[in-house]
Amino acid sequence: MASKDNSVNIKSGGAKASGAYHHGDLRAAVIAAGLKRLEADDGGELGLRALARDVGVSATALYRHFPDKEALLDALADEGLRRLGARQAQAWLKAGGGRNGFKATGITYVRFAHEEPALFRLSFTRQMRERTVDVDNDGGEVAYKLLRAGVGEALPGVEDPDTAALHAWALVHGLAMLILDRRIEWDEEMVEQVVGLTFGGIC
Amino acid sequence: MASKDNSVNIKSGGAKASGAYHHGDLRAAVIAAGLKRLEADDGGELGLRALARDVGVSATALYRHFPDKEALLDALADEGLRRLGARQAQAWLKAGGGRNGFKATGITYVRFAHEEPALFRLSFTRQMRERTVDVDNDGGEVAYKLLRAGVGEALPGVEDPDTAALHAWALVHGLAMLILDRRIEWDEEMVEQVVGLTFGGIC
DNA sequence: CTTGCCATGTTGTCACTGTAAACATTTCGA
DNA sequence: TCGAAATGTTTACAGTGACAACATGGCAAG
Repeated sequence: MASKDNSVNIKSGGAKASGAYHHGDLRAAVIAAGLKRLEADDGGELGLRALARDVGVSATALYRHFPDKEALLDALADEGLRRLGARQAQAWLKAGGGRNGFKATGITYVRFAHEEPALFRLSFTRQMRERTVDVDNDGGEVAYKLLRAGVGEALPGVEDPDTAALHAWALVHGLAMLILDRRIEWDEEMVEQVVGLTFGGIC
Repeated sequence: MASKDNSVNIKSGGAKASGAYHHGDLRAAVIAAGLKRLEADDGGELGLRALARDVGVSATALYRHFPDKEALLDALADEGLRRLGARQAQAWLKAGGGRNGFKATGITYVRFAHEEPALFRLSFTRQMRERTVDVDNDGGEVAYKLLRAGVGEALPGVEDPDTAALHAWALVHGLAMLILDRRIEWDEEMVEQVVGLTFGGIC
């Protein structure tokens, strides 16, 4: 059986072909529209009706593709994690792996949260309800594997790699969250310093 | 001028004196009821009507004491921060200050998040809008001062205390958040280990 | 004590939300 | 070709935060 493609396919313009009753790929279009709204991040809630209007479809049409609003948000969250993972992988490569790459990975994490606040928050603040997850394609799972592998390669001699990985993750995640909630202000240099303290050194 | 008492005063039973038109101290009662609901943490939203019913008052009565729902949530959030700060101070003292006290402070932070998930999340996830804050009484401000002082006393020889403080805060905050969102499971021993890595050692 | 002001609480209502049910249209396989 | 399945629409309903108009009772001035 063909595994259901869960990733977003931003294909056509989005609006359905002017008067057509059926849309073509509503699910993808809705997710794309949702992401756009999250990028705009007016701070307000993400309502079904507004989303449906963006896509040019009636509100209840969304229920043909998602059991409820939560499921829709889950899909958006998942896409968020996938993007985060992609950017991190990219940063890792660009820095040439190793300790530098690991640090870049961490900084990218925080920067992502700062640049896409609503998406980042949505992605993580979502109470992981049991969705039958295709483990190989789950954004969160991918990101963690990357992290764990990074620890292995960047800090080869560390005594407890799992603890170290958790430490690193918690650090960047906390930094990201504190910035999102405006407990502390975004400051690239500061982030580099704080992250470097753990990711660069041994710890 | 008398500074307005912003803290919660859980005095009487809560329900207004059986048939009395006026309540006595509705504001405090509402906050107390709100905290109770957050402790129960059914996961659902905190609605004005439910809250009003708990206190035995009509929904719109709340608007005599809070400009809008956000303000009410702000008050709850503030109380949450105050409680967190109190517990941390207590832990600090119990551990006799110093490096041990500092570590205890950090663990208490994470434990608090685990024990009062809804309250913790509410307290931090709230977009710090400009409320004219009585700085000396603001929960968050108090907590940060405590942290900053802790770094000073626990790690006297550290090169950049501000960065170290941020590091410590981000670490425990990230740990707390990841646990709340079920990215990682609560595990007292694990927390001690991870926190100890930074708070105990130098870093 | 009386009177009237004003803080506080209530009722009614509005726009908006997620979502369910019934109906319409299109696509696609037998 | 034809009917079933997939997809979209309309209508409706209960619940939400919020506002305006009205009711009540405590309290201070006369």
